[in-house]
Amino acid sequence: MKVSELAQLADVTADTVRHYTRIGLLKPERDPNNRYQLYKIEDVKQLRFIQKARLLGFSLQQIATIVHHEHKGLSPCPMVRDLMSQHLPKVREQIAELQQQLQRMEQAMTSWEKMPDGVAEDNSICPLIEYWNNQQDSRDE
Amino acid sequence: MKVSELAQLADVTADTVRHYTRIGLLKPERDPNNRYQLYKIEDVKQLRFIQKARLLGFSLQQIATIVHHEHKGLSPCPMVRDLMSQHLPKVREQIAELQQQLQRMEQAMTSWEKMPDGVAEDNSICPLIEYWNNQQDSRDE
DNA sequence: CTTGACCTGTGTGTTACACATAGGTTTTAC
DNA sequence: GTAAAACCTATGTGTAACACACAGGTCAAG
Repeated sequence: MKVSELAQLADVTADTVRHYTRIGLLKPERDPNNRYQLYKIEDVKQLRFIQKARLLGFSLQQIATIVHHEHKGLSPCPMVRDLMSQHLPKVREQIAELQQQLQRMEQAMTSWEKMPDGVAEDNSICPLIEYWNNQQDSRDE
Repeated sequence: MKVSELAQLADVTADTVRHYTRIGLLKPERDPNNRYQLYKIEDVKQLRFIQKARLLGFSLQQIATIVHHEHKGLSPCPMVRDLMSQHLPKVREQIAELQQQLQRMEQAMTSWEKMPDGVAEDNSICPLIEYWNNQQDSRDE
């Protein structure tokens, strides 16, 4: 089947299919007539697998490694557990960082309510940003 | 002053200074002898401003726009308020997405505790991922 | 057989830098 | 004074996961 047919079956865009093909996660044949990529039924499964793994936070490169292990007959499962437990704290950290930033933003918005707009008078660029001081962040770094 | 001197004064890497210079956020002179970038004292302030704005979630392009407005004598403040209020919900959404993903990951890890590793038997790639089903996500999409 | 709709592969853009490279400059040792 | 070492520079490229633009090929209708 062709790119967009596969894409439709797995509910992704054709660009996604092309991208995965480019990085080697899908290995279609080539139509000798027109050089189109030709995919098989198994590729639908592979594509769905990729989507599931992505939902679990695996990167495309990690997925490639997992698939590669499997193709060599090795069980990828231990690695999968490992990758996941390594990745979990990073996600927690990302959330924490974003929450800190959200706090900064909300605090700034609140304090700005009392401030007038001001043309940058002399040697300031934007007084809102310039005179906003973040007490939180000076602590933890 | 030279790249790394400016970098040190504003507590960023020299690469960051070069990056900002490349995209036009800093406009140093050129030393006619050796073509080195030469920065002024104001650039320290500009650089610190950028860092503050980044902490508040502004992208470099938005910062460039803000600075540009100011250089034309216009007050960037209304735009700053506007950009911020547009960006706030996006950050909240990012946090929500990450939290959903964290939930998926934790749930998967838990359910995997009872599952054995398994070589991909026949036509499966990694049973852990493959037989993990996400009930949550099928609902909200 | 030609028009138009649709499809294809490939190149490039996105973000905010980090890194590699080749080369220039300055300091130090002698 | 000079040569090696240490340091600095500008620029090109890489990162993640695609989206988009582009020029051209393919296919069905007429």
